[in-house]
Amino acid sequence: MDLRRLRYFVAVAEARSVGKAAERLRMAQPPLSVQIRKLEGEIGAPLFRRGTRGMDLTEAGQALLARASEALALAADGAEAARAVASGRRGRLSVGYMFVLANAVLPRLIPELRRSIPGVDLDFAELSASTREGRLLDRSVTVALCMPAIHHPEIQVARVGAQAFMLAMPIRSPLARLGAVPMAKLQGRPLIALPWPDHDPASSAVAALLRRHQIVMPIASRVETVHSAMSLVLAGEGLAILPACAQLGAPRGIVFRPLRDATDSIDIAVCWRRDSQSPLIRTFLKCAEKVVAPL
Amino acid sequence: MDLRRLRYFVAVAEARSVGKAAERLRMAQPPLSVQIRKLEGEIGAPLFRRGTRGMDLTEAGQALLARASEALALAADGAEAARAVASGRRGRLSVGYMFVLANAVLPRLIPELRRSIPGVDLDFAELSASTREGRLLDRSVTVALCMPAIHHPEIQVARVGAQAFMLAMPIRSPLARLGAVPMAKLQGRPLIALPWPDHDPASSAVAALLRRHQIVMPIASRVETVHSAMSLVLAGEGLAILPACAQLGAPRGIVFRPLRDATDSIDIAVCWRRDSQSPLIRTFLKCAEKVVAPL
DNA sequence: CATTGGCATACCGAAAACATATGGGTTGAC
DNA sequence: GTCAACCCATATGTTTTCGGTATGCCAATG
Repeated sequence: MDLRRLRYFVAVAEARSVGKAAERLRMAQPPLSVQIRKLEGEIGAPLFRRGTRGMDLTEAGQALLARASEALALAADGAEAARAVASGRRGRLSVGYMFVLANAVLPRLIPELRRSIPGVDLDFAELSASTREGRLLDRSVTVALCMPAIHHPEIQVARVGAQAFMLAMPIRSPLARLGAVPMAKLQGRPLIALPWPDHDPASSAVAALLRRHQIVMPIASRVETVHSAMSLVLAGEGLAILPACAQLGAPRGIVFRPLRDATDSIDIAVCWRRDSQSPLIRTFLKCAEKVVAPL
Repeated sequence: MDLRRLRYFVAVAEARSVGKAAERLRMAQPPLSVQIRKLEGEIGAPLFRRGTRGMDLTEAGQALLARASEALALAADGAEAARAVASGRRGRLSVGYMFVLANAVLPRLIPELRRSIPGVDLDFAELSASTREGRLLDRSVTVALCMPAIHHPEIQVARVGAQAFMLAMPIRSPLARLGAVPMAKLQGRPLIALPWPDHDPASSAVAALLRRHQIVMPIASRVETVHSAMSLVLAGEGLAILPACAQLGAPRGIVFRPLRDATDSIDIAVCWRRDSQSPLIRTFLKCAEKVVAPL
């Protein structure tokens, strides 16, 4: 059962004539006649009544015609759908994001994405520091909006922006009265640290920042997320040095202050599998750059 | 876009491996690999990710897979449907019938047909003496249940039964008191004749019957249908010689009596286009024979 | 470093399809 | 009634495509 035969069959059925159909198919009449007879042989029954004025579908032919044209349309549609997905006009894009960025980025990123790739279904998944690599590698997310960037040989990274470090403290803290906190004021105060491993730029950036100013802050706790850090800060366990965007998700009672003399920042990055050839990644990257730049 | 390629594609997608799929398709691995690449060339995008452990669908491939398997199923279903129609397991049968036979035959014929060919849609159309040939020739009915049979070179006829002629008269007629009416009693009485042409066996049968008994009945009226004949008989315009089955549709006030010494009858026939190759005709004929025989 | 497993490529023989030429049957015109 | 026109079917040669065998390439594995 060949699709070409079905195409020929439909053409002959519509033209009600082998000759006319052959003309429309840009081929000679005899081979078309042969193909029709082969199809009839395959089916095991005549599909046309041959008259002196052309061909006319039998009942069996009518039964076949309906499904044959549907099958043709489906095949064409399948090819078109595959092309559309390959070109990025349609498809699905799984976006992973770290929760620190959710409040600052998603409200502007999502409308931008919907405008850029209206035919694409989007779905979003929150990533944690410990799962984000795995989710990219097993392709359960296609792109990840990360802070800080992922370092992995299989994963490609594009920096789309950065956030300055700020000091998070309880509103009742004496430091909160200052417009900007001098680094020297941090000396000896307990620090709520994030669990990012030492080779990771975020943790090393905070560590380097302190080291550069010759500040020592004892680590009061190590927590999993920026939100936990803020909870402990609110509880008076210590201070935290966090990216500025964390302010947007901060609970009441926490205030952020810039660190005077500290221009250090942490990158916002888009990450994806190096071997992923989805054209949506480039579009996503453009959107992310556009949306993150003003921050 | 060839259906074979789609079949191969689906096989590879399901087996997630060219080698396994080739085995299942009873062919060698290299040509299958070539076909897949040709399909990818046709689509213009890779459909599989080639890993060291086999093949894995890309998004584009997934988009194609859904429609490709549907298209395959539709094509197979189309072929099957055509075969089913050709073999008479499914399809449509348009049955024409003349109204004289409706009361006597249809109530038993229709259930019999539905039992014999449950997958076939039936539709029924009443035929008149003047349209029945045309309806068969233009295929708007496939078979016709006729009385009398049709004579036409393109139309094939199978006799399935016969009905004796009876005399139809008003219940108040003096003849109605007889159990059977001797032919001699008809001499000179007015006859309500049907318009069947002279070469037609029905009319000629009545004419021959009268001629054989040397009876002359002046023609009071010529009417189109058996029912009209009975109306005129009821109105006292004359007598009618009608097939026995017409009794079932006779209005109150009409009685039928057998004609003594007259064994003449008129055929009940199934008629169809000689070139119609529908297998349903044979089944229909069997049903009609079975149902008409006891009459 | 060799071996294994899996896909891709090269080449050849076989099968299928297409084009040209032609036959046969029916319709319609003169 | 004959002839021309029309349309589908058949026959034959050429070209395209497909499938099989042999082999190469690459990565993972031990």
